[in-house]
Amino acid sequence: MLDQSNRSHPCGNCAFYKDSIWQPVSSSCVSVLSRGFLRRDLTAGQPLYYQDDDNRGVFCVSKGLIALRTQHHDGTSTLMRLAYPGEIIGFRSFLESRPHRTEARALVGSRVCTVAQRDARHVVQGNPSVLTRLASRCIKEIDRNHERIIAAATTSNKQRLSDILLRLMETHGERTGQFLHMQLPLSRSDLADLIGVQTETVSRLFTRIQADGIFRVSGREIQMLSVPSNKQSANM
Amino acid sequence: MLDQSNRSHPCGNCAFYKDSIWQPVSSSCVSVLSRGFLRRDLTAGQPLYYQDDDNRGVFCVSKGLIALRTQHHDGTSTLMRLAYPGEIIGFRSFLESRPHRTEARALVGSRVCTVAQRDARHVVQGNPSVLTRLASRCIKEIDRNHERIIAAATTSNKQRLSDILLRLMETHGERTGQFLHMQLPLSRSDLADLIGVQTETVSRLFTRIQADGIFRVSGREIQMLSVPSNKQSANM
DNA sequence: TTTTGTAATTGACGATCATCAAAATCTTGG
DNA sequence: CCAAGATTTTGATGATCGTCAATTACAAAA
Repeated sequence: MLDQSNRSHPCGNCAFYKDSIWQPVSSSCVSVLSRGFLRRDLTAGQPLYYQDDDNRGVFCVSKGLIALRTQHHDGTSTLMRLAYPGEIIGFRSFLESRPHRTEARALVGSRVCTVAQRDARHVVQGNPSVLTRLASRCIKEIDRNHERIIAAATTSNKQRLSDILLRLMETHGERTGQFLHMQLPLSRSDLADLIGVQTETVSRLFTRIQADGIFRVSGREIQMLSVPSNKQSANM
Repeated sequence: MLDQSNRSHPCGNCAFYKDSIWQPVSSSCVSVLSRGFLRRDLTAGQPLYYQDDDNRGVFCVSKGLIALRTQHHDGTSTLMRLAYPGEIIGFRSFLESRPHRTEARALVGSRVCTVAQRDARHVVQGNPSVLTRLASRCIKEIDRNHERIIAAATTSNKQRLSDILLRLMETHGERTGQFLHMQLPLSRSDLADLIGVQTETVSRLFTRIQADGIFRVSGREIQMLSVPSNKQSANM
């Protein structure tokens, strides 16, 4: 079997060993997976694949943060998804054998794992359970999108921006006394694309969020009053 | 094999015969499918299943229009999806073996087809290709959601409402001279849930849409100037 | 360090939307 | 038919957002 221990796996926190889409597979396929296994480290800003690219691999985010973005005909673009460690990306392209519909780009130093496309297909052929787990990941993606649609329809832009900051703090924040702080991995423009407003509006939302006293914003440096095990979000 | 001819199939336009998730299956499974096959006719307003229900079947919309709605804790709800003929619903519940997360309700007289859950599972077990096609439907759902997210971020509420009317006219409109007309199958409240605004705003949007001269709105009676093979949408 | 280009903020103003209230319209049961 | 309830529309007002323009802050290169 593939290495199941956390420490010794070359990939770290990754769907190739934990909550894996590949495990368990028939033993005859383990060598195929091992042979096709690829690891890639990305620096902040580096692309993993571009829109309309044809490398139909399933990637798993091992570390860092990957942004999935679609460009529109009019030159604008929408940030469709932030992929956190443990999540897989590129499965649409793999399952449908079509070019990527989004561009994937690391927002911070990141690591992704993948299996060569030919080997991945071979394993899926012989292991229907892998397909079941891939479908399960699709459902997760549907759930994420549903939450986003509901949030867009029911909560204010200010609240949604706060929620994004909160989520990022959970994964990227560093504690200093009673504060959490981080370098915001997203530009104002990225945030605007994410919640569906203009960049100027994001600036003004930051001003208003700051006025509530929980966040302190200065450029990309964000501080948050850390009140563990307590709801941060209130009436916004 | 299952009946592949359009006319004689009990289900009409339906994923059980055309672009089917079940076809082709091994011949041994055909009798299972035939045995478990169910058809159900719904009157306007009639529910197919409720949120948190546990009937984990995959339904295919054969005729009509089904609304999928999730209720929130605060009593509000969001219309997550309009399911048109040929589309399948309930696959999330089926694939994940979990209760439905949305309520399904017919908006007009409708027909749905399904296969008894036990029989469906049996067929999926023995036919990985069915699972592949189910995954493909998941991807379609993801694509629909992505389009909705993009539309919410890039186009105006007025434009989105117009697009919804246009789509409904395509499937429910009846031609009279150079006009298409229909009974709008959605309430103002439904439309508001769909585009993420208040019902009063929908009323005012109708006023503004009407002013553009393409639509005529009177309660639920909608008329549209039919200009075939021409883009209706302009700068909104 | 200075320069230079990009990112972010601020200001002003018009457009759009939410909210609350009231009126009008439609629907349904008697 | 009428009456009662639900749906839809309209009005008024404050909040929020988009847009255009100008300014400030930041970062990379000379």
